[in-house]
Amino acid sequence: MNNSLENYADVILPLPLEGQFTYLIPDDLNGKIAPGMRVVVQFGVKKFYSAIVRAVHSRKPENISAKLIESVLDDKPILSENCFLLWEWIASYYYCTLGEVLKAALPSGLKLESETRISLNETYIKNESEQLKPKEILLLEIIREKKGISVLELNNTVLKKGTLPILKELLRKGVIYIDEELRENYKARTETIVTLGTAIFSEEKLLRTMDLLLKIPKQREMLQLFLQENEDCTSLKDKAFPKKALLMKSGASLTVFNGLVKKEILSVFEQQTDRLEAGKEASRAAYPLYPSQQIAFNQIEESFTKNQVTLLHGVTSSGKTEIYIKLIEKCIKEEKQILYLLPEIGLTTQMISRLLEVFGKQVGVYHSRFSDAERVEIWNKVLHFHPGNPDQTHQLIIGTRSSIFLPFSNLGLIVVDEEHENSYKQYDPAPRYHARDSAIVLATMLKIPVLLGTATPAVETYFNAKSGRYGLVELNERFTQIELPEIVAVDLKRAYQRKSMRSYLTPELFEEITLALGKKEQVILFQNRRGFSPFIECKSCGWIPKCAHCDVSLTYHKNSRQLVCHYCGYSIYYPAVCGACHSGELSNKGFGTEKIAEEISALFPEAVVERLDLDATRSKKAFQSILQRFDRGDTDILVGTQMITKGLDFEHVRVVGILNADNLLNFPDFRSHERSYQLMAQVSGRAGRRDKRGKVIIQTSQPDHFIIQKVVANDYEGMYNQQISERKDFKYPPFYRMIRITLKHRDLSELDRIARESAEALRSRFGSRLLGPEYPAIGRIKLMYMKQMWLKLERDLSISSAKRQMQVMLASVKARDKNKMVQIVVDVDPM
DNA sequence: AGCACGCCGACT
DNA sequence: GTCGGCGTGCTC
Repeated sequence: MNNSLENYADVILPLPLEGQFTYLIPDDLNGKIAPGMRVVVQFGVKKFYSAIVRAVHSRKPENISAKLIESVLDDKPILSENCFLLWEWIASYYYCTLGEVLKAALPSGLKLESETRISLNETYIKNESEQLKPKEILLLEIIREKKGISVLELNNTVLKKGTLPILKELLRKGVIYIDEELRENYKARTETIVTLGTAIFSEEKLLRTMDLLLKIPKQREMLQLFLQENEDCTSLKDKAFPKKALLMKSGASLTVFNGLVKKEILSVFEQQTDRLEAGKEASRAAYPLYPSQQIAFNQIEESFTKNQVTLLHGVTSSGKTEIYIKLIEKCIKEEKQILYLLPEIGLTTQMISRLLEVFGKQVGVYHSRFSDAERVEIWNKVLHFHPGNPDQTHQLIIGTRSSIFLPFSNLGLIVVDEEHENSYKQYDPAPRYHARDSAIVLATMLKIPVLLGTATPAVETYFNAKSGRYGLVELNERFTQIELPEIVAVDLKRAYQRKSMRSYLTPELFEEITLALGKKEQVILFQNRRGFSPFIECKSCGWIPKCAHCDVSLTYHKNSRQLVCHYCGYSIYYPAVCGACHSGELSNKGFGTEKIAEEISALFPEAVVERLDLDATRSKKAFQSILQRFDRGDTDILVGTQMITKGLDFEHVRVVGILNADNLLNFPDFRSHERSYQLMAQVSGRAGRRDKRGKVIIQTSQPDHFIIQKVVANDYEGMYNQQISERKDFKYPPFYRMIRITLKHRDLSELDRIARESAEALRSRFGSRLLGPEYPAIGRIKLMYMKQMWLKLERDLSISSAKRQMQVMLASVKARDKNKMVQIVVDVDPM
């Protein structure tokens, strides 16, 4: 063994902690550890993590004694230096720790953590060539006995050290699998379900427990909520509720919940959700390009030689996908990898199936909804890809934003489809990164081209294209000569004054729907609100039920007879009488998709009406089947939220109705007009495919509004020119960079004080570049009051030094004794 | 982020 | 007295 002097390793831990930690490499691992490998380390008294080695060196850390590395999990790095460069860029640009980037970057199968739960794979088939070693069998027996045991527990019970490498072997052989609690904002494979503890399966014991909890009000409250959620379930034993929802609804902390579990009043188990399959043979060749497509293709190729980034601005139905396919085909021939980014995979299955048709097994789909095993498999395929490799599967990766972190070794092209979509920006857990912008940074590091494609570019992107920073290719022709739909704005106010409204439909829209139904053609109705009505109000005293944890009114969901908070999930039953004056009658105000679907059914009793929104598509299957029924023509009218805009192509849609454009336009945000345009233009793009010209009716009380006019005229340029001059006048992106600082606190007056304090500090350095602090439109969410500030920094200002100063100031505010309880969230380039 | 440590109020 | 609730500080 080569005995290297480099016996220290700096590692990145999957934690939101600043900096790296140095561990001592034990003699038997000397020379076997390199940057990019995973090692198991102990951190703190009892926690074990798999960390990523960033560097190996011989510098003894000062003032601290380094712990020993427990073991190595890889014999080759699973990350390249390029990956680290991207991680470091994201951490510094988006103001977060490397550990947070690590968590976003690695699929959970590669993140063995000590709280990770291990389960036996019941479907494992014994393989003669792969005999299990005695230690592996020993471990397996324990796992078989204690289902869902955690890595930490395993570590402490039996073999002490050396458990993790054995687990890793068992994992590789497929004998066990990892059951990680879901940390993503998306539905993952498993869900934690809460039931009553076995000790209180009788009514009498339950009552006694309630009495015991009298002194612990928060725990009692949570138990009551749990019981209330299960009212219609008669057997105590069968009462069950998802843990996440319980925590959200109660607004209480995990500590409260854990208290109940510890006392065995509640117990938890993991429930499997759904799975998906992929990887069929290719079934068709790429279609030849139409002349207009061929011209665009040539222009793109030309642009790639001169520009890092190229924007393909093509109207809906201009055949962008076939151009992508040709570009991808070329890259595949050159034996390079391709990354194809999509905003939301669940919502664009049609796009995936088109790429699967042409590229078959060369496609890998990478998405947080797919199983661990599959994601790890794609990770490894991407890692081990090299030219001449006989295994050509997964050369083309289709993925959502997190696929920018895959360890590409020979990437040749990145396509960002629907680049204007704001779901490319991650918001909830840090890193708050933008996948499009990060992909451009990655491409710059790798010196490869990026193609951005959309019918409605983001203003920032179009500005970059117009000013020559990006190449620009325009495709203005719909490829089968389908006419663009006729778009009409209809005055809602006038229709109301004339009392000519039929439910929520103006006479114009009503007539179009009647005509379409007569010809067995389909209708899409768009409304930006789900639920039945956005709020209810007492007719005599004006009382409006509000969420107990957030500063919003509760939305009425008729289906469940409940009033629901769309921010935290809190819900109550529809009150019988007014909660304030106890006499008034309650009336439903406003309308959401649920109410529209109901009223439309009444207006057109012969039509089949379906709803496509978050409530109707709780399960993945529901989403698919609603779309299938609409595609087959079983459904006549589809009522939906934004969901219906996402790249769905339907053949027979004759009419698209936007029921109320005002909700979109009146949003208090500098991007709201741009977003409204994009949304309405995208919804309109659903109308009229093939041989029929579609019709789009926009109902609004401001038919002369500039944005409405631009949508009607299908004038993206006009919208852009007006927006860009506004952005310039009011110092918004792309002329200025924005950083949003959100302060959160349980106590309102404390929040105000701290906000004042930090604004003062920041203003001393940034002057008028700092805006706020102000209360956001919704001043309180999940019991936390919020206040926001914005930094607007000139493009040419050194952003890194500005950010460093901001960081120092915020840290010193938080460091003050009285300010410990404030949460500070920094969002760079907020959406 | 977790988790130990330490402080405080309510009980056998 | 001490048990469990919750605020502070440290983790290579």
